Amino acid sequence: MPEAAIRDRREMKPRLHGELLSTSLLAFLKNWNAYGYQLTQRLADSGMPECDSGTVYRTLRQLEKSGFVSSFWDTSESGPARRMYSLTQTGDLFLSGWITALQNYQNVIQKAMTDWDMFTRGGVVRPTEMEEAPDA
Amino acid sequence: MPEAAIRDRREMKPRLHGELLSTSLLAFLKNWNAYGYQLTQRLADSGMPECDSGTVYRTLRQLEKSGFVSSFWDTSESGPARRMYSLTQTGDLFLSGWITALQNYQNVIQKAMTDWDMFTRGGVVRPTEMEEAPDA
DNA sequence: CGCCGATACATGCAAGTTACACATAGCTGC
DNA sequence: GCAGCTATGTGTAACTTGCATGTATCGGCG
Repeated sequence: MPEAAIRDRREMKPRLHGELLSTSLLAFLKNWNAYGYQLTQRLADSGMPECDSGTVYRTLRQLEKSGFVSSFWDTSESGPARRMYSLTQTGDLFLSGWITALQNYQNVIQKAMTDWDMFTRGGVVRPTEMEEAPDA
Repeated sequence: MPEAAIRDRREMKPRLHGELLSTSLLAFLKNWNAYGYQLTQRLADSGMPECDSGTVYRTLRQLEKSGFVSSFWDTSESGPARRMYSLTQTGDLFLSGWITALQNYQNVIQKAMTDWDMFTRGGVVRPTEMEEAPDA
């Protein structure tokens, strides 16, 4: 079953997707106007999970459709034309929302991993105690 | 164009997807054995971005296929049978990897938003200075 | 008993997303 | 001309997801 093997490999390795990728791009554009090729390399250099450049271009177009970034063709430099992107106000708002959500996300994860209880019951019960006494 | 409107709404609101969802589930299972219905509610109660229960069930089956969790039918309690999940060693490892990746992710995002440069050049340049002097 | 609602898991489908390969084009050096 | 880098984009098959719906178990209630 070569199919399963492929999926396993994908699951095995963190990759940069969807909203995580969108947020990255918006963050890079926060104080900086840039074009796709640049952003792709930036991502790669940041130690971020890998990401296909085609996906970056498509994501940028999407973000533009959603109104989070705007772009224009830059022909001022030599070489192929570049599509320069910049963050819009809407994009800035969206970015803030996601940063907050991610911070909350990390809190929950951390809490779940250290002291998972206490938001279902009132008291504090250690995981080890739980395993000794499943339902006392 | 009703199509675009739908996408816009989806993009507007953070939702819990893919690897973010997987990581959440694994984290909840770190010190705790649980079944799908339980995990779904836990997610909802945590202030996490919304998430469909069908997606949770499917994700859990996926995680099992990948070897990150294992499950068995629990018929000890009254009511419909429950599929009890627990974290495997492989899953624990994968979880650690993703936690690290997410921490790195946040660092990069934060850095990008405050002082984005200095990993392309050597010096420190403020974004404002950049806009004044594009390529001095 | 029949019926309802809550619990618990699962799937069908249409819409959307992604990795990989490939296509296009401008410019530089030779 | 042509090889190689820069820069953007697309075709396609595989995959994921939200929503609606389906199945089944159990407890309560008249």
